[in-house]
Parts: sequence; structure tokens; C-alpha cells
Amino acid sequence: MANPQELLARRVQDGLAAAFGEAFSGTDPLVRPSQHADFQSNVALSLPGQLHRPPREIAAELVRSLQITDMCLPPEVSGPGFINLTLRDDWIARQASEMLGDDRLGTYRAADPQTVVVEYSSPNIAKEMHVGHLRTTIVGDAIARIMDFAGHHVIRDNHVGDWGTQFGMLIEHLLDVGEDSPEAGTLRTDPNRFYQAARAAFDSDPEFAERSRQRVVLLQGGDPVSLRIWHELVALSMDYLHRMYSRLQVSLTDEDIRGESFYNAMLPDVVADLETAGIAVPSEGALCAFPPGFTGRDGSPLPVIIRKSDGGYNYSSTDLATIRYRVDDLGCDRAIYVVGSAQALHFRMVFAVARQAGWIPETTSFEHAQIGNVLGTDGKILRTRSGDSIKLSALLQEGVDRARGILDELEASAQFDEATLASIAEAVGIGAVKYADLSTARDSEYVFDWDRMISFKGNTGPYLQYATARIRSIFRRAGLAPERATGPVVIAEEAERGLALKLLGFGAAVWSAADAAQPHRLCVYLFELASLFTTFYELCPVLKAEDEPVRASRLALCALTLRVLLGGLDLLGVPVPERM
RNA sequence: GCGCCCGUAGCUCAGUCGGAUAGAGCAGCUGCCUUCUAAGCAGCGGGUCGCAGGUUCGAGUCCUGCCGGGCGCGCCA
Repeated sequence: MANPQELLARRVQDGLAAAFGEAFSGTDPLVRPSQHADFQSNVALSLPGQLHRPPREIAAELVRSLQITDMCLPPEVSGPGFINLTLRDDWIARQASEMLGDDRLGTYRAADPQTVVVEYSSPNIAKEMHVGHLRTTIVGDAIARIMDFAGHHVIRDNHVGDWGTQFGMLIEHLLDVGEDSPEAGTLRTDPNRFYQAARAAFDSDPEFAERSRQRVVLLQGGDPVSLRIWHELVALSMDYLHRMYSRLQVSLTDEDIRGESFYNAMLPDVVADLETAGIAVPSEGALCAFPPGFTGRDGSPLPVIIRKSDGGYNYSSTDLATIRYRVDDLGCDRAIYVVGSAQALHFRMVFAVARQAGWIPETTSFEHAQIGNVLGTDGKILRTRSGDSIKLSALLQEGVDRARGILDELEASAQFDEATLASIAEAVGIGAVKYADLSTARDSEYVFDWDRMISFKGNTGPYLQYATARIRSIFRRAGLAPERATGPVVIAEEAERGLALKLLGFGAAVWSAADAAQPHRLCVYLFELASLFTTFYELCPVLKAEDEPVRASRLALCALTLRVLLGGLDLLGVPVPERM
């Protein structure tokens, strides 16, 4: 089973070949959703140049060649040459009935599965995550889940920052204050505070900054004391990350962590190979590559610094090693970097150097899936009043607290016990935050607004959750498990038709989101589905339907809608409460 | 200065390979709870798609210029 748009496209393509010859069998039939019918084909308007005939005439002839009566009402030529395609109600009903028996809900798996590396989250170790990490974590996790479901071999890759200059800084500061000092204790209780203290010393004290840089070189060279402290710092951060990922219900595990330190041993070879190839050359004491086409402030070539003048490596060295590892050892066909858009230039240059070195095969795609900044309602990058970035833990708690506050205001909350209320608030609060991050195009900035995201109206997590809760309520009252609703689907009402047709588009929505690495496309689809369901819900009584076949059909539509909504929200990583 | 991204309703955002009269939600106004969860639904008003050219049968979408905003541009990541 495929989605209607695709099936129609094939029929129109066959019609093209039948009407105008085999030469046109490869022509894109330009089938698109339509406001004037279910779908329309615009292909006749694109052919006058080749056929030397007016578009309406082409459309009329194409219509005569279409073998489509099993799917559609007779196609109509309209306007300058559009062909309007309206699906038959019985065809829609039959497809929906088939979907009921399909575990994958009409979605097919990739015919040619790829190995896809999804790099995401990637927080700096020893520092609390903030709202920016939240978005790359959530969007990246959704991309990984969607790719997985689409049938690709997904390798999640949490490229944590556990090896850079900041570690020299942290280790030096820890040695300065003493490993058993009260201040060292803040590493457990308030890691940001410790980080900021180290940072302040780094910025204000040149002697400390120099020691820190030397410490990085020591660490990267395998110095035992440095390594011991580093391991301790990393372990503390792991505990923190586990707590965050668990609460966020993000699918990353320890096995997905391949931090910068993982590539340390490869760095000398990477650099040496670039040097041998003549791609990396000395410049101002450092070792740099100058990929063609990149110029800086004064028009001079822009460097990728591969080794710093103090002998230390940096994130460019690591990223280059990472590319080679992903191609050679992981065998990846596609690498998706879910990272903030500020790093766009960095990735373009690093990819260019790797291509120059011949490390990335032609057919392998390295993409930067850019994540836009999260802004406050004032339009500026989200920060607390004191100017700090907002801690993730506090942000999530606020979401849950707000959800709980709304629940408490509703009389309906009286029917739930305390534990249930708490779990509903957790799912609604976390779900609202996650959905808000997912529902706008990932590469654009978006305004973080509590009141909007936690609203139960509009394209929000709670609205979709609510739709599932209403469906479950119907089945609870019916005393029937959703899996027992087997149809068949019959279509009489407009609301039934609209809902059923939308259900058939699930696979297309998943594929669209996967191909573009754009989870928000799936959000748009799910919101449209939930909206059509609530219309159906208002207009078409299910349990009190006029007769048994109608009731069975409507129960089947409810069951399908529930499965698609739950499946879709699961692909997004948005939790769903049973009741709310 | 150069490069990348963006500019769509009062606000927040969709808009697929260029297709008919540019769509949602919020906010505003009008209706709807003896009926499966009203955390909802139905309806109304609201637009020179930043501006100006160009390509095209057809441009929010592609090209050029300008205006406005964001980000980046040598040893942080």
C-alpha cells in the first residue's frame, strides 16, 4: 500500500506514455494536493513546448488515456489545463480498511537502506545543558527515530565536548582550589558555578590561561594526573546527562557517546596525512588548511586550524578525524550534524577539507542540519534576567509545574489521584516543550513562549495528546480494545471522508520528514490529522451511531487515528498520557 | 567589508520540483455543553508575501539590485 498521491502519480505517468508515447513515461506527472479536488496534475501546462499544442487540449487527451476509474471519479480539466482528481469514497474506505491490518500503517521501509549517522545533543561535559542544547537534542532524537522507522540503519552519535580547552581550564582550577575543597564540591551540586569560576580565571588571568592551555597539551599527551581528574569530571557529567535524558525521554544511551576524546589517538595521523598531502601548511605558527573558496575579513584565504601553535589540537582536528572514522569505520552513507546554525561556516570548511583530502566518497552525504537559536518573547536569545543562559533542569520543571497548574484549575482533575495527576503533568509539560521545539522548521529561530506551547489549542503537544485521550475514552466507554476495532470502514459523511483520506497520508509525511531531516513536517501532518479528527468527533457520534456498520466503521477510524497519532508522536519522542 | 540565513495577517508560524482565489493557530467578534473529555467545535473579519526590476503561459517560491534583521569571519567549541 502506498500513499494516494504516489499512486495517482503513477497512473498519470502511465497515461502520459499511453497518450504521447514512451518518451513521456519518465515525465514528472506533477500531481499535487489541490484546493479544487483531492489532487491535481499540472503536467499539461508544462508540455506545450514539447507537444506544440495548447495545454487544455493536452489535458483533455491525457484524461482520455487515464486508466483510473477504480480510484477516482471522472477527472475534470479545469482552468488553463489543470486535471482535477477526486478519489472515490469506496476506494478511500477500502484503503483505510487495509491500513487497519497493517502494522506499519501504510508506511514502507526504505528499499535501499542507508547507514545514517545522526550527530546530536553533543553538550559540553562539565557544564549544565541549556535551552540551546535542548533543541538540538530533541530535534536530533526525532530525526534519529524517524530515520530508524523509515528503515535506515541509524547510528546515534553524541559527540560530547569532553576534550577541549575548557578541560585544561577546569583541571587547573580544580587543582588551584584543591580537590577536597568546598568549591570542588560544587562540581556535584552546581556545575555551572564551578565552570564559570574557572572561566572567569581564564579570561582575567593570563598566567592561568597559559597554564590551562599547557594542561590541555598534557592531557592530550596522556599525562596520568590530568587523565585521572578528567575521568572524574566526565563521570560526574555522565550522571547529570543520564538524569536529563531520562526526564526528556531521549533515546540516547552511553553507547551512543563518542566524544571528542574518542578521536584523540587518531589526531596525529589525521594531521600528518593532511600535511603529507600538502593540504595543511604552517601559518603563523599553527598548522592550517585553506580550502578554496573561503575568504576572511580582508579577502585573504580563511584557515581551518588543524593544530594550534601551542601544539594542541582543536575541534577542527577532531571533526576531521570524526569524518574519516564515520566513513572508514562506520561505513556511513549519510551523516547528519544536528548542530546550531552558528557553526555553519565551520562545517562547510571542514567538509571541504575532507573532500579535498578524498576522505568522503562522492555518493556519501555530509549535511549540517542547522538548528536556529531559541529566542525569548523579546526576540533576543533566551536568557535569565541576570543574563545567564537558562538551565535545562529548571526549564523542564517549569513546564511540568505549569501543566500541573492548568490541571489544578480544571474541575476534571478531581477524577484523578495524586500519582496520576503528577504523571499527566509530567507528560504534558515535557511534551509541550518538546513539541514546541519540533513544530517549527528547525533551521529558523523560534520564540520560546510558555503560554503558547502549553496551550491546548493550535499546533501544540497538548492538543495532540488531548485528541488521543478522547479516542481512548471512547474505547473505554465501549469496553473495547482499539485493536479489536476491525471495521470495515465505510464512508458517508464528509468528516469521515476527510479523516480517512488524511490517515492514508501518514507514510508520505514520514518520508517527507526523513528525506529532508525535517521533523516539523510530521508535526504539521499530525496537527492536521488531529484537527480533522476533532471535526469528525463533533459531527459523527461513534458509540451512538445510527446502526452497527456505521458504528464499526467509526470505531475503526478512531482506532486508526489513535494508532497514527501515537505512532507519530512516538517518532517525535513526545510522551502521551493515557488520560488527561 | 565579505559570506551564509531570514523578512508571509496585529502576534507566532506553515507554504513540497514554480501552478488556480497565499493557509493554520493565537488574539478580536458571533454562535454551540440534557449527547463519546467544551483542555473542544462551527463561523466572521483580518494580506501590495520587505521594496524594485527580471525570467516564465504562470513567481511567496527562481535570478539581480536595494532596504531591514540575525549569525559567522585565526588558534573557544
